[in-house]
Amino acid sequence: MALRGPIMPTLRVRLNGLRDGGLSGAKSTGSLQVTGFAAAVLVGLSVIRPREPRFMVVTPQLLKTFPLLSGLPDATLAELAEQSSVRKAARRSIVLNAGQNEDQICFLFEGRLQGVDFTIDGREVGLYFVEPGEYCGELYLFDGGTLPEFVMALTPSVIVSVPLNAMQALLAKHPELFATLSAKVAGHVRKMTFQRSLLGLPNIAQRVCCQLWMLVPEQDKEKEEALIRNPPTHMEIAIMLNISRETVTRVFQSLQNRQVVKRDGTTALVVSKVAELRDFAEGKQEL
Amino acid sequence: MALRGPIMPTLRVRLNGLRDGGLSGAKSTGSLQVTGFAAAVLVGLSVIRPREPRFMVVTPQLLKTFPLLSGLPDATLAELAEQSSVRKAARRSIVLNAGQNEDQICFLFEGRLQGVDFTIDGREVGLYFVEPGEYCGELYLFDGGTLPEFVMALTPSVIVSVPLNAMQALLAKHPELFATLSAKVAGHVRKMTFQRSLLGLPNIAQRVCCQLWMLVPEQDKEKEEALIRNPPTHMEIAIMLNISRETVTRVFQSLQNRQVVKRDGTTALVVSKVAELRDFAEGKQEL
DNA sequence: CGTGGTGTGTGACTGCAATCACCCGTGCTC
DNA sequence: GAGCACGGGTGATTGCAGTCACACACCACG
Repeated sequence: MALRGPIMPTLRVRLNGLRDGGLSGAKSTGSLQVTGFAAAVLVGLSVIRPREPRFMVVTPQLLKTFPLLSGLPDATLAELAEQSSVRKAARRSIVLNAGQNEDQICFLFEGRLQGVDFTIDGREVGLYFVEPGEYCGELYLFDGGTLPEFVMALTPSVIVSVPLNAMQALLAKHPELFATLSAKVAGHVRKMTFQRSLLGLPNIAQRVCCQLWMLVPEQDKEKEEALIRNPPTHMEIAIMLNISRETVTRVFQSLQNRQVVKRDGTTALVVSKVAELRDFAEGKQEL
Repeated sequence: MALRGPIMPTLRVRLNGLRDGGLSGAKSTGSLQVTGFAAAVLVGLSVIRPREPRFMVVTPQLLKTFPLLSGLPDATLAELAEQSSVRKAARRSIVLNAGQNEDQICFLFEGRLQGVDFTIDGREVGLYFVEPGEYCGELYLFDGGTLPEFVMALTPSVIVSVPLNAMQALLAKHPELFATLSAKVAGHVRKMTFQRSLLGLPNIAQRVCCQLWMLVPEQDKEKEEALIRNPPTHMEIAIMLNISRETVTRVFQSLQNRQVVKRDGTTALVVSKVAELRDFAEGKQEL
């Protein structure tokens, strides 16, 4: 793609920050709060030095928490675990680089990642979110090409990196995994197609509601109330939807006034009226 | 995807037509003009009744014109050819339906196809173009799911349909094809990512130029002048870029005034100054 | 030949979201 | 505890592209 813009040599800080005047540098450390389920399984990790995440060891139990790997025999998992590593990614840190031959597949254990691209003129574009249990960086396995986008940690995240060659060896031994991987890519195509169709919506509020709706965990969609953990910031939603941060804020204000959503601390968002959010998303109700 | 809008029961006519007042119905027949290279190879087809395209027979030579299949042994091709069919698709006709289990993979021999989706409120969204030699509808092979989008013929097109089960049998016999197929899907993901990044461009003229640039045949990109055969209409470009048809027209006017492009009859567009178009696309020059 | 459909060209108007500029609160870090 | 970066909140302004309403050229076709 001759047209692809210059690859950002360093992490571009969200434009919001720039505009408001601060020349910010992403902090490279940061305490990581792991909650609930995640905390329970993390016990399976041998944390040698709590403040030095790189020293954490991958256990087979940890790998087993990922749907893609959960069906594998223990011996295989143990082998895979030996070659893998866990790392904590600070907020805003780049997890995978575009254009380079990244040598790993990243399984997200806790937190949230975002695939981002940049336009020719340097604007950030949001492509997709990665939720805990999912993985990214697998495109290489399909055509040996480079990742077309960056993957960035939106919140402090725990990531299990499996080297590509280990993954290829695994695939050779367990070709049945190919089916799952293929399905994942197919799913990705569907997701992107849907995301693209969102951008066609002329009603901006509806666009935001759709995106929000997609962030509601599957098992909560039928419930009255839902919890979105580690929600993206307004800016991060904005770049997904091709709108400005301020516009996202105004839509959220409107939703909060109607008590459809409310904030729960900094790390969670409560959707108090799930059904109403869905109606907004589907255009059955105007915001 | 609970959010996906109601699947259009009938072909939605481009909004442009609706807006301007005409309640148009797509003509179901229409003479098909096949030019140059295409005409030469078409001789390989046994056309039984010229005006009844369904009676055309697929020959192995025809299949061989598609890169995906060109490496296969003649016997295999002959077998595949027997199960396949050629059809002519009229302008605007739906080639593949979203949401259904389409039972075929479509190889485009001549013409141009477009993947389109619809927003919840019924607006058309353009996803990608299919050029001669390419194919579409292969997503089913990866996860057995349905196509997320419609595929529509933009110009009268010649399409070779290979049944999915024939394709699956072929893959079983020639697993090396999987690599090519995988690469194709990976390429599709890259293409969609790039297309998405286009939408992030704040400068609309640049967006149009980028799209135009992508329509320039690969082998012409270094030349001074290039020919785009069967170019999409302004409306079809508009839905790819999330802008209005009128805006596309205005950009084209501007390009024509600068003699960067000119129209060549109804079925071709000449890019007289390829380099200048590229500069506009890359933002090196303002339109 | 007229007719209808389609694609394109163009001016006038307008509305909506981007932009700008600023504020505040919070939580991290030193 | 001070300082500061960041995320979020908000009003005023503006400009740009969407929309609407036509006009026209072209082609297929009876």
